[in-house]
Amino acid sequence: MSDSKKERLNQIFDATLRLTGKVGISGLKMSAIAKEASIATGTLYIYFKNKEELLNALYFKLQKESAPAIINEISHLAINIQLYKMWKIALEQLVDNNLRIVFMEQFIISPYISNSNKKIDIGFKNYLKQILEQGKSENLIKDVNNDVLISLIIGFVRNFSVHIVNDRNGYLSEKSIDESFSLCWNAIKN
Amino acid sequence: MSDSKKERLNQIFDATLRLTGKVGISGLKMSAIAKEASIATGTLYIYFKNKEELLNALYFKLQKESAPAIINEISHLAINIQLYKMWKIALEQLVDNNLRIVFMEQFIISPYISNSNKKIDIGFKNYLKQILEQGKSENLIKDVNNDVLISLIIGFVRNFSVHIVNDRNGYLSEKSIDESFSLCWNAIKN
DNA sequence: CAAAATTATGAATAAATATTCATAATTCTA
DNA sequence: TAGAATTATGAATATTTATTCATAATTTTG
Repeated sequence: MSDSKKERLNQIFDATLRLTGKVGISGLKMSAIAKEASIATGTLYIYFKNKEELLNALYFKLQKESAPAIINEISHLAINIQLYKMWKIALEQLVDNNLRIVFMEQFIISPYISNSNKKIDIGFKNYLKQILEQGKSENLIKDVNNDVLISLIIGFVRNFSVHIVNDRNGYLSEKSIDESFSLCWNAIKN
Repeated sequence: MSDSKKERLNQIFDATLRLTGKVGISGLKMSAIAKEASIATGTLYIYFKNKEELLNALYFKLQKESAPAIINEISHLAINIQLYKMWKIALEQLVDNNLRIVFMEQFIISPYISNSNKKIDIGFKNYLKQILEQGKSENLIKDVNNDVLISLIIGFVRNFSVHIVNDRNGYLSEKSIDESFSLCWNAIKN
């Protein structure tokens, strides 16, 4: 794909994300997306067959990009350090990509989602489960049902990221990261 | 309001919630709501001026009903008991009313929401804050920023309820309630 | 540089969906 | 129980929004 085409696609995708943040998926109009992207409505149809394809392409791209990148490089570290690094990265990503999360959560139960996009991302959870198992075997982590531990970790980090975005204007301090992780670690450590 | 009218309204609201669970707010069509409620499309317009009013009325009702009812009766109990009771009730309500949560979350950033409905429910958070403050003053709760504690509690309970609904078919055992609360309490207690 | 190919435009058209309304059924009232 | 009032119906109409397409601008090719 040419660079100019990539750029144009990003322009469209960014506009769609911004709009979703304002009016949700139910408020997305092709004309509004075009306007937000500063192009003509017809131009959208050069890049996508229709609205459904546009939204699915965006969702597919976001899902691809949301895979945790660092995982391999940290697996030799102590469990609590691994978890801290993950916590930090997850929190930063969630804060930075708030609009992406909003879009994905709404898209999943919209009428636009295609079957091929329905297989929900389970990768991150699986990875967490793996770390938790290791931690349990080393007696570092409470012997509690993984589902409960995972709910605490993911629920907390997500909710905290929303709080940072909405009530702290997106500003995430090191102190906040450390304070929240410390609470999380205290909850699950043995 | 007559009983038959109330009943009809509930019929419409229930249908709307069920549909939202299937196709999201973006997929809500007046004709589909009517069909789901087993009435004619035109009948909807006897009860509501238009779609926007219908959705706002539903949101308003849900928000009113989501206020925690037990609050007054437990304020004399020990902090951890108060929190346990709240945890249990919140979890049960979230599991039972999963569709309501989905609707409310989507509605908040839809183009339908009216200004008067925009003042988001902050009641529950305020109540939690109050308990936490009391707990801190009694040295029972960690001296950590309230926002962080609240994120943990609310994020955890919400995420866990979603897990129960999606992966455990909505079955919430006493054991799950106790296990999850125990984790939560361990995280925040001093 | 000229012709061909690609990309862009936005008004015109098609399609989807909200809303109305003439008519019918049902429920009140006296 | 007859007539008035209310509630229900769904096809017809209005409105909104997606999509197309004739035309123009831009970029590529040779």
